[in-house]
Amino acid sequence: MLLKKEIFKKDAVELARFLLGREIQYNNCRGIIVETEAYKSDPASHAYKITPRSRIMLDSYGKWYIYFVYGMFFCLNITTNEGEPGAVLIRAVQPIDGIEAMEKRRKTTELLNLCSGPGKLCTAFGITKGLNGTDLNEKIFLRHCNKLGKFEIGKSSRIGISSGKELEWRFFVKNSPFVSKVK
DNA sequence: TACTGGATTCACT
DNA sequence: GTGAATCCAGTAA
Repeated sequence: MLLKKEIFKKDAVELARFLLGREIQYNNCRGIIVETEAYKSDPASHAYKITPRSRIMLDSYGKWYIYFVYGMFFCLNITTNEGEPGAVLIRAVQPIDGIEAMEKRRKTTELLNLCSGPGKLCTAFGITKGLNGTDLNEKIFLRHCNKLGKFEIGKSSRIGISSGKELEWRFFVKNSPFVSKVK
């Protein structure tokens, strides 16, 4: 069952937890989300200072926000809103379908290394900036899924914190070998 | 118009 | 553990 756009009219941190274990699909590739990171209006976030690029977070919820970093990688976020602009970064995915295509794009056959990072999963799925601003379930789909069964949620401090506070806004599926290797 | 640095990854030591 | 690869949004002038 597809996730409804209305669900994203909520707090980014709550949604980051909620998205774990859901299925993501683009073209013929599918995977289960195993790691997410919440971004709200704090100094480390694009939502802190709204610019033409990040305006989508202010104006919408349930839209894909995709941007380019370090000259070579894309990051996939979904916008959230409960009065305050925010987004959830999809950091890692467990591949289930379209693995051959992912291997080709990622130039590796190591299953654990296909989607275990924000840049990696965009490369594996073939997601680029062209999809920025598209609606949920327009091209990239999110579904309810129970393939993981019951799982424990781990949390840790967000990477790239600049507010000084240790915000525990990074969530992952405990014991999953598919999460990113970043500390 | 010109500079700066990043929500990363990979190859190398 | 360190540094290179590489583009473009944001900022300052």
